[in-house]
Amino acid sequence: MAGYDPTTIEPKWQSAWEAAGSFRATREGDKPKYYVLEMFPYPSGRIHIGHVRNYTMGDVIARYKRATGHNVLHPMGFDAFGMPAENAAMASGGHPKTWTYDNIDTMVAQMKPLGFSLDWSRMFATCDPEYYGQQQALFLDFLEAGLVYRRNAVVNWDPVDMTVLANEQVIDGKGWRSGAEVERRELTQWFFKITDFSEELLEAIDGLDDWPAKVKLMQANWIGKSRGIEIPFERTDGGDPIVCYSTRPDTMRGATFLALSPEHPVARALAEDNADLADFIAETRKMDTTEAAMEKAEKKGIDTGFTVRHPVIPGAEMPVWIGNFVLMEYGTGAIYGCPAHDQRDLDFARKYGLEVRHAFHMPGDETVVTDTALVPDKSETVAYVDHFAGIGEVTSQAGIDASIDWFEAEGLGEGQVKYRLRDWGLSRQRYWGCPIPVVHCETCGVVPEKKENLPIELPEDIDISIPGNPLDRHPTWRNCICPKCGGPALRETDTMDTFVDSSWYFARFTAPHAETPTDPGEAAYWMNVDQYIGGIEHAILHLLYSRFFARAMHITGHLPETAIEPFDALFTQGMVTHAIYVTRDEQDRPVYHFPEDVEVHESGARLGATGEEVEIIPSAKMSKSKKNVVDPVNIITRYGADTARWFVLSDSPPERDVEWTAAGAEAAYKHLGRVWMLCDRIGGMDRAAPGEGDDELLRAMHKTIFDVTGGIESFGFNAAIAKLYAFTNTLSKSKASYGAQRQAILTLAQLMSPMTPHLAEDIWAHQGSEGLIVDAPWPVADESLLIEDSVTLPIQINGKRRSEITVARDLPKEEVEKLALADDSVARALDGAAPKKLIVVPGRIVNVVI
RNA sequence: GCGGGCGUGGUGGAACGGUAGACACAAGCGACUUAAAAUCGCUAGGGCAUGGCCCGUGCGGGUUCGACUCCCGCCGCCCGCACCA
Repeated sequence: MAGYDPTTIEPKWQSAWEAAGSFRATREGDKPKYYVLEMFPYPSGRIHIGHVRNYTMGDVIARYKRATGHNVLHPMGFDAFGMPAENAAMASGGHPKTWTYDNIDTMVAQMKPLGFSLDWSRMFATCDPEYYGQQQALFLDFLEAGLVYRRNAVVNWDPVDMTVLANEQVIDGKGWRSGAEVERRELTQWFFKITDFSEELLEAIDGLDDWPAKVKLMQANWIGKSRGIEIPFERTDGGDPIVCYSTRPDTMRGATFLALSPEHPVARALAEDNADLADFIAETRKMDTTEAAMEKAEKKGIDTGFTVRHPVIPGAEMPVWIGNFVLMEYGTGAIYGCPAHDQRDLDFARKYGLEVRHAFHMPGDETVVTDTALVPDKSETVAYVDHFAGIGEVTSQAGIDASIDWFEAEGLGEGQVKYRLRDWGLSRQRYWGCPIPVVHCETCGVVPEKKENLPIELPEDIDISIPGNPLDRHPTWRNCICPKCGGPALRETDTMDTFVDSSWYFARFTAPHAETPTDPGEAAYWMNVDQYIGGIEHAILHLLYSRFFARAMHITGHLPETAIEPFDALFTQGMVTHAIYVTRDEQDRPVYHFPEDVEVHESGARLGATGEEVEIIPSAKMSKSKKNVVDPVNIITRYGADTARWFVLSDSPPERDVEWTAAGAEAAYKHLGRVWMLCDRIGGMDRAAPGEGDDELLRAMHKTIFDVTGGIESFGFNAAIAKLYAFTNTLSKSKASYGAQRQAILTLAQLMSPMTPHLAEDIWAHQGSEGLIVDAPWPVADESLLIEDSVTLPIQINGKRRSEITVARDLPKEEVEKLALADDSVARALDGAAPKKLIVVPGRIVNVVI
């Protein structure tokens, strides 16, 4: 036989699985179900090595669960709407649809050789009318249930591309594509009422036991619950009071001014007959809203000229300003400034010469205030006096709560719980997205489309060569009949945020061709996703939106109540990284080189062509511009899918980044070749020859079954693989009989089969086993063989290992003590004296304290 | 600023509070070979007075018979959030 040849065996076994329909998800028998899902990819053009790692992890789980007697659902699809398709079409003159579907074809063709146990019959792309039509049906149900509404909202508007931009698409205040200065513009937009679920989404995080703590924390922070108080400030000119929200009413005595958001109704009203104010407000509209820019942005304000009364200091008046740093979206859009206890307020006060007054004083002496620096938020040793509750620890949560109670009791304000979470604006002025299924009728207003008219399909004859939304300027697409009055009407031309598409695809996979968004029976059977796997970058938005959608879909009857938390367990995997090779040009600018152009030696790295020395930046995120990318297709061509799968799971824990190295991939390939040769050697053994060490080999085998099973169950793939290496080494050195070695190699193949399924099948067949390895039940460790008859006990002297003794497992403690004290090292250390203490942990360790 | 995580050989990393460095990469030595590659075997945390002893998981303390692991305080790196009142 020739050596290990993945190019032959991999297609062979993939065909065998396909012919047998091995991975079709069925509801057969009374097997428990298991739904494993990896976050579906965006069809960018080619698969990435990160996809390989993500899907390999899911595949290990899926194959393992299948072997342990589960009906497994393991589907794949494409998150296929989005801007890149439009940009590619604009750049190349093609059509977004063509570009997207061509990419999907390419990526499917690249994924299939990896041998994932996917049920390809369930595949869909979110840009399929069959899918987005059902999404439109969902939208209409949400609308009817009051989960969607329309209102004016301020958005990032690119005046050149004539579209709304997401915050991430605004760079240094300019549109990422057009380079135009982004404006803040008010548009009528559709919103999901996710804020109705703020408390529920927050509270339910506690129940997500199999989610990473980090993700749960990020979600909790994103929802951002805070307890505070709304306090009305009375205007001295008799106008309506201005309500401010504060989480720190204990600092009220230090309040010296009010600041309104430029979008605050009072500010707007004033701007109508005050040109300076109007200019100021217009100016802030142009302001960049990205984090980085906000941080740098100067705090600016303008005095409105009117004042309010201080609620707790009789006779005191406070000027009212408009400040560019006050957000309309949070609280009431109005704050009181307390410069003595807030850095931002202090900056503002200093800039405009506003008063700085302390809120707290020392006990018994009202004239001595604390240091003029800010009162620290952490507990100071000084006991400040709280004017409202009279307690010492002003800055403690108890102090804040007490002050809220005090304000309420005095009738000066009302306690409020606020959330940072805002409603989810879903309108996008883009072509390549799911059309929002409503029409605008002159007589009836905004009218939902009839369900029987769904899907509202995107027109294909569009002009995408000029900026703006092609749906808006399409000659006929907008024209339609009002579903209510039958008169002429116009379609909504906004499409949905692509996050909507990915917020329910997991439910659709349970019945991808149902004529309603879900099939209740299928959804009830397959939901929830038992194991969800994806990148940490989706820790907040995608997962939060999906949690909201599952709740909304329950309200509208599309998911059972048991599925309102759609993902039972979540695993966030690390990236695949690669070293960057860089040299410098004459101007000291970096020049990047592809890994294949660099020769890496012990002493350093040099360019193969010129011998020029190359700097190595290790473990960097793969990026085309840095030329440190590895194309999985090349890897598979060179080494086969099993090697790629084995390598991405080896060495690094799955939640951590793994660095792709050519040497590592080569080593994985060699190892699989060794296993294959081992199988070949065992196949050629003399079946009648007596062996030695059968018992030892089988004990090691059962230990390995136990360890690998535990490793897979706990996402310890790297540790499981290490155990498989160790067992392979044991087996290759074993002199056991043919029968024992055959049993060992078959078990090894089974244990490797989730990671390297093709090689495993080949070994299975080579050893003449019945059927396919994918249909073989997972091996079970014989617990009686896990316990050794004799154990080697380390002997510590004062907690440091000094010696060891091998004793029968059940040797009485007293006997162990005797043997330990008789040990050379112990005797030498004791030098005739008696030990102070002797600790014997049976089967574990002996510690002699001197 | 707020919140969270991580620091172990040349490298990736392993280790229910119980033999620190499993497994692998890179390295060295040896076998095979005319030779090289491949393959196989062996060595390998550091130090020293080397059949033995000392030190060692970022630093300093603590709990414990025993600490990479638990607690407290530092230092460094990484991530998330943030004009959120």
